Amino acid sequence: MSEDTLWTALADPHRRAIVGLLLTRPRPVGEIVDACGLSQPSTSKHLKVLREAGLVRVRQDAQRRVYALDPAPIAELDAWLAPYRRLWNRSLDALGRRLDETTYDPEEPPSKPKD
Amino acid sequence: MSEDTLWTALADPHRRAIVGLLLTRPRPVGEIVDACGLSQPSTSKHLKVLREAGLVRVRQDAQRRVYALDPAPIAELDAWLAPYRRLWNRSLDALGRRLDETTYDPEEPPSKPKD
DNA sequence: CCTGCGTATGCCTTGACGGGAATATAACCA
DNA sequence: TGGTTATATTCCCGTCAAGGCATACGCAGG
Repeated sequence: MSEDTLWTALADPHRRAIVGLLLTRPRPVGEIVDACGLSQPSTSKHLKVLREAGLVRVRQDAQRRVYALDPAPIAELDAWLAPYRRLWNRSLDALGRRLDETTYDPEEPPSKPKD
Repeated sequence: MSEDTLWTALADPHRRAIVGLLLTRPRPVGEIVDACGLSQPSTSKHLKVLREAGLVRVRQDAQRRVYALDPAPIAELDAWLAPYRRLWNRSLDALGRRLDETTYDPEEPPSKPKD
């Protein structure tokens, strides 16, 4: 799984919306279609991209296919982000803020990552 | 600055490379051109995208333009990542004992594009 | 079997993106 | 002023991705 595949998968706002949907719970395709307002084929294609990026897995339930989030690739993003996060914390520090630098804990309520 | 602009900017590997270069220190355009092996116009265009995404700032030094990383948008990414990171940490915890790959897509041909 | 439902795939068009070459702009210097 | 360096912008083209439509595939029930 190239890092590029992961970035490309997440570059699309519809796909980020899908990923955000799956953050709540696994969902069958039909539900995702309704939620993101695309046609079913388009949605299926986006799901394929997400699958190939390793971001989602599929479980077959009769005729339905239930997609669930796979959190592993997120770790990759997190690792990529790490050096920048240090820089970011430093500049916040330079601005006189008081932030716990040892553990990132943005106490954001899980607001819907919908774009 | 839409979140989409940020993702689009980072979706390109060359731009991620530029951002990685600037992580070390600010650099003039010529240095970036040499480092990423692109033509000067292409590099300038990538820098423009990064600029419009707020990822870099420019300081003018005589004829040169020195680009520096702006860590602020990274915080945005970090915030987006937060809910997923929590999920990831949870599953790491759950996997601490037994890791079993559940049903994955079995009819996926191994045709992976190169990195 | 055949049929209906849910999902995936192929084909086609359109629009955006990336690259190079040429050119424009800006700053410095003589 | 004119020339040189450093960077930005324009034009053109090839490629690729996204979307819709039609269709094919897989699964369950009669």
